[in-house]
Amino acid sequence: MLDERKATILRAVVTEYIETAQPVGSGHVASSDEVNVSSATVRNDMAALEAEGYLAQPHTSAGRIPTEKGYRFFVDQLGGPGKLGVSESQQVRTFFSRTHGEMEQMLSDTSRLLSSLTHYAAVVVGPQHEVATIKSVQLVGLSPRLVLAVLVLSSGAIEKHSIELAADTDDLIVNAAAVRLSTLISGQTLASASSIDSQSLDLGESADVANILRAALAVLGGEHRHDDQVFIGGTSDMVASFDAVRTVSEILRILEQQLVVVSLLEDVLDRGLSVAIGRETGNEALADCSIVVAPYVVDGETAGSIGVLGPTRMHYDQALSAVAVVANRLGRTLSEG
Amino acid sequence: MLDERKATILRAVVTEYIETAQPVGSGHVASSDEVNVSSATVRNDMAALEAEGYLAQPHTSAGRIPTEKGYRFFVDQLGGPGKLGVSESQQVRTFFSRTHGEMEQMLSDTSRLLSSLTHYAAVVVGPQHEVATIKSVQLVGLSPRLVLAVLVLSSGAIEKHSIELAADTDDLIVNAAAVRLSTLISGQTLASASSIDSQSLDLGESADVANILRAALAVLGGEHRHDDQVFIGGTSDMVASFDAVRTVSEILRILEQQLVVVSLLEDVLDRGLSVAIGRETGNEALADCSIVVAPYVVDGETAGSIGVLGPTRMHYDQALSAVAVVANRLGRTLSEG
DNA sequence: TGCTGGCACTCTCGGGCTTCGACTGCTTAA
DNA sequence: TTAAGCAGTCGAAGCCCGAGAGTGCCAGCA
Repeated sequence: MLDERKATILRAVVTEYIETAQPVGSGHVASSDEVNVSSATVRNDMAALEAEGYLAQPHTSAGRIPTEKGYRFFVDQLGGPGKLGVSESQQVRTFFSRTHGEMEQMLSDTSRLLSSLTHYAAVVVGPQHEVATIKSVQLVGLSPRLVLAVLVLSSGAIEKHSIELAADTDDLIVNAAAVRLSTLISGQTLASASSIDSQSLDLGESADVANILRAALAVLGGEHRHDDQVFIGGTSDMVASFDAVRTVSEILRILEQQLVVVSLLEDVLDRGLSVAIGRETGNEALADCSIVVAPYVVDGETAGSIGVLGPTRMHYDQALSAVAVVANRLGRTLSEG
Repeated sequence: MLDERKATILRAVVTEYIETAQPVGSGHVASSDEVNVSSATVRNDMAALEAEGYLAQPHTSAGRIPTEKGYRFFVDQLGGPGKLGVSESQQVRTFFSRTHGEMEQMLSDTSRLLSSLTHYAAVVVGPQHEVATIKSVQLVGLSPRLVLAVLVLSSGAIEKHSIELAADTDDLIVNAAAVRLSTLISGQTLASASSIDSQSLDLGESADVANILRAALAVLGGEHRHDDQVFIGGTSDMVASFDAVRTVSEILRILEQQLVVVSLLEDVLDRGLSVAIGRETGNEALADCSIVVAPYVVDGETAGSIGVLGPTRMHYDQALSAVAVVANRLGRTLSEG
């Protein structure tokens, strides 16, 4: 759709603008190494690119800046292979060779790694618990009417739910319920555990035990969607890419709402994209932002996603490769466990 | 040290500057209700206040702005009682009447509450685990060489530590170790549990069990300082108080380092302060910020602290009362559990 | 002695003006 | 189709100037 020279000019404009944040004029483009025509020719082509919606002019007699369509074409058609620099890939390697242990810590550190690689805000969404099976379940009485249910999942994640009882309950009863619950749901997934029909288990139980079991199963059925783990790092880096405090404040407001962030990422992935540019993010407050996302795969299953959030004038190639590499390594590291 | 009129003038300057962020001139002060002298007199006093270090002039023929010393005097000597508005205290009441359940969720919500009350960033540091006793301990084998130790504390908090074993270990061994560990440390505090001499328990154990126990105790002794829970909310609100993106970025960088934030708060409390102004925070990057802190008390013991971080031109009275009220209510709510 | 009014002075801020320079679009010629 | 030239446009930067806000100081008055 775009002849080769126009594409080259578009690429030159986009890369230059990403670098400098200044509108790019025809002279700059003409003096670039990749373009061997005069500035007048460039002007003609840039006018055409503007007419077709790839570029825009802040005002007459200023250079051009890319539109969302321009960035989109750049990302889809012009994006280089985008390899990580040596020091960056070294950083990734040493990170993943050293990391181990607690998952939360690892995911949190991963968000730091990703933001330090890209200098944008990094979002790491922890694995869904849906595929993990229940390794162990325990009920601990904290006070006569308060019981804490602690589940250990095969992924190493822990869920805890507090259960408030209607009547004071003895520890012995709680323990009996714990044993029964353990045989009921160990080895199952959270989803199948919570779908157990609590009516069917009254037989043979004392009323107290049955009450606890019902309460525990009910609480499992609750929104386990809700406790998605999200780790966000590098907001301070990202902020430096903007110049209006107002914008920054709005973006931070989005990032504070973890649910919104998660659905933002998933929304992008659901649309089959790995990059959402400006309004493509689906959020008006992020009109000046782009998102680069990738899912990561643990044991053959898509487990979660990671992404970076930066300005529309983002170093897309670097961000894309950083996200891809980190997603890959993260998935492999988590699979080993 | 400051006569009454000077104090009144200082108060007028500080309140006006907090409100408008503009240097305050003698005319403004003289026309205020609280001051009944002419602007010339005010000028003389303001010059004196400047000589004594309470005020500063951005440039000749501009009004005065408070120095840190000025804010300090204002906070120490001139601070009004600072009651919460009706809608704010209503908000606090309904929040604490509705809140219950998971501690993490509650603390996180508390940070949101506090930031929405003050429009500054709110920091909530979760209870130290030092006083809590161990309610239950469990070892779960995730893979042949990886065991997860899950502790439930009397506070309802959960600690997990992964333990990597040198050799493949059977679940039976793990369970035996779990039973042994449970009798060893249940009812103790984390501190006393981790100080158990692992040498003394070899007798009577199989070598495998002893190995696991040693590893588990070692891991408990690790930095349980490290997993302080910190919840930070309302950064987007706070950001709006500043006008340079550069400053914002530096402040965010501080807030991203949770350990720094915790020690910042504790440092202020250790110095016996409830407010740290500008450089008093001990952090150069926070030269334009102030911190208001209060500890909260659970079951008669100081458990943790909450605070807000805002610009030096902060509404100190509102912030102080909001922090005090929320700390109080939070302590009471946690004590009930 | 302390307060006040008056006065001269200083310095920032904003508007208006001009210049400069970086662009563009168009026209024309090869 | 490309290049070169040229006129035109518009923002940015510099400058001047007046307005306004605010100060410091002095002299007089209670």
